[in-house]
Amino acid sequence: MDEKRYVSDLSTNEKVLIAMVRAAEIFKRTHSAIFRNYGLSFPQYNVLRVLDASRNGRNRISDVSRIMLVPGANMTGIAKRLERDGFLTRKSDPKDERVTILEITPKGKRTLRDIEPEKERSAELMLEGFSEEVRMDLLDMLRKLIRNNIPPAKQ
Amino acid sequence: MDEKRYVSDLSTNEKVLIAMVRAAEIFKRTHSAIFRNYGLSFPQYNVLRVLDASRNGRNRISDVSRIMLVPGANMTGIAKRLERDGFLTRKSDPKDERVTILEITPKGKRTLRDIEPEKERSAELMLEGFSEEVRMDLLDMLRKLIRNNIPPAKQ
DNA sequence: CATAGATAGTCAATACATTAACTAAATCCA
DNA sequence: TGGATTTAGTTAATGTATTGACTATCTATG
Repeated sequence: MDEKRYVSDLSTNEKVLIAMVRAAEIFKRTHSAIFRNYGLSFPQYNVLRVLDASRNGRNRISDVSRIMLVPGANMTGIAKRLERDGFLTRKSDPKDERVTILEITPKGKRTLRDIEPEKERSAELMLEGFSEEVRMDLLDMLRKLIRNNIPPAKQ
Repeated sequence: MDEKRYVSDLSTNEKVLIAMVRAAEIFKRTHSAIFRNYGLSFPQYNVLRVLDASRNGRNRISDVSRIMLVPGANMTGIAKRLERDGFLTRKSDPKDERVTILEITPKGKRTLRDIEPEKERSAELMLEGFSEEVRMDLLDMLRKLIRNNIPPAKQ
């Protein structure tokens, strides 16, 4: 024990929260590695997912950032890079000139389809050894925790 | 239902993992807001915590990044900003000229002490409504998930 | 109708994350 | 011993996160 140069001394609360951050980071890293093979980053992939699940594959930039809990200022750059790489188009809404509408392209949709199976396999692997019941328990706990802490709307 | 412009269609696995990322991000945001009042970012705070828990308040830059699971290239900038702001010192190890030793300063220690109670209160609030037993369950699940997915050592 | 205030988006500044390339020092070993 | 390899750390390039300031447009209200 004399050799020990780093001693952890954390409350249970802190242990739980740090473990959560670790687990989330591992997930993000693993999936980022998958997305990278298709030319997408983690947030870029999520923007496409939101658009793909939106009516006509279209949505306002502000709604996308609201859904993703990402500050609006962030979305400008993310959307521009996605447009540059042909995954979506940006045009302003004629009905409200302030609004920018993002629309996923066929290339964007195709890329999502290509990624899907590998992503599912990876998610399954991460939760290997957890029964369906335990997964639901975990989901319930996390959702309760999220409800407990509704994020302050930043915009 | 006709109004719905965004429809979620996720597997249980994905729901669990996305909820985990959400929860982790909420935690990071909340604590970042606390640290910011003391002039520290989230990773900066964690570097100081590691040093404070290290023998003589000192450690190699590479060991800190290993403990924090942060790529070494990142630590250079984080450590420089912490040095610039007086929270730690950097000097090279005379025994091995390749090595940079970080040491927390009195200001750094004092700042950690000042942050502590507010941080604990906030962590307690996040987990409000979870019994001690449930907290331990959650911790066990997260740790199992982390063990399941040992991150590939990047350096 | 005119203007105050709200809303959508962008830009700039700073910090962090990640990969790759690079330097310098230490170590291995034929 | 001297060159190949490994190790520690930095630098550079690109993308992301966040705050604050700013522009343009829309909306509400007197």
